[in-house]
Amino acid sequence: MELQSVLNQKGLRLTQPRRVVMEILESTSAPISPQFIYRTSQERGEEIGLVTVYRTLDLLMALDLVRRVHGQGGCHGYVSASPGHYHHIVCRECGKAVEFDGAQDLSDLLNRIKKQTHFIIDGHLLQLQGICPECQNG
Amino acid sequence: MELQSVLNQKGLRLTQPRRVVMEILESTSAPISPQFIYRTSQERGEEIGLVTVYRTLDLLMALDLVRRVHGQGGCHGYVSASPGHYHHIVCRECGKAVEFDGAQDLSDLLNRIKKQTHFIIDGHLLQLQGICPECQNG
DNA sequence: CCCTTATTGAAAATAATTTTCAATAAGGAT
DNA sequence: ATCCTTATTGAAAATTATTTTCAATAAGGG
Repeated sequence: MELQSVLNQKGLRLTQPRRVVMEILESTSAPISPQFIYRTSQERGEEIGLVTVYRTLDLLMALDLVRRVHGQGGCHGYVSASPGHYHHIVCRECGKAVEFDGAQDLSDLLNRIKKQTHFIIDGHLLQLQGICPECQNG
Repeated sequence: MELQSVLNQKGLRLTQPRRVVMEILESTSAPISPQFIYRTSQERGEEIGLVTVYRTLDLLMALDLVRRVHGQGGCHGYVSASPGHYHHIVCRECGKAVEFDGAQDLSDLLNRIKKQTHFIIDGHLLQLQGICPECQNG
């Protein structure tokens, strides 16, 4: 399993709570909160301590298996993510988040900003909002 | 004054606390927290209630005079913003945030994602991270 | 200068997140 | 399969962030 090997490579253990958090994230297409993960684990009869949810999210983020997503007004939620894919488009109706790849299209912009500001640019946060195909027929 | 007229147009009042919050935001080039604004107001001898700081930030955001910025790990801070400019590049050394305009450069990307995902895209969040010119000589 | 009403701020309620530490469980070694 | 080491968990408490409530205050038009 994906998670198993990533953890082992770092001398970390694949535990029940870590498995459950990852499963819940993967079975949910919208960004979700620690609270939501906690409640879902209860409903599934595999209750995890809320503290552990926080810790596990931190870990999964560090491993690049999960990413934080920012809402328009209220702040972040978490989604599982393919390594290397850094962007999401989020539906403002149902909340579903879909990954997309944006690196190439950004290079013109990045070069321009580099020239204009003389910053060294070493990271970016790009996120789109809109309405997904399903919610358009409603 | 800028703030004065924007407020009056909506039947809102220019109060001492609102002036102070705006001044603090404008005198700080990095994104700052409500707490920071609160403490700074104390230091300046123009103390504002923390609750009022929160309310004023909400208001200034609604008026598009202030914008929320997301850090890499820890979450948001607030910066004053020119109306219509929607992006910032943030220095990861000193925290300074500089505005830039990115709308045109994004249109290719947006069109591509539109075709790929069939989302209607009606908003985006773009933020760059890097090192500012000053911090490069250090 | 008065009056109306938007706005403030103190206190308390609520929610979010982090810290601490003893008990537990993963998984390599035997 | 069982033992042993040590990473990991979870309960409780501490800390921090944010929102709500409501009486007192102050902006600014009349």
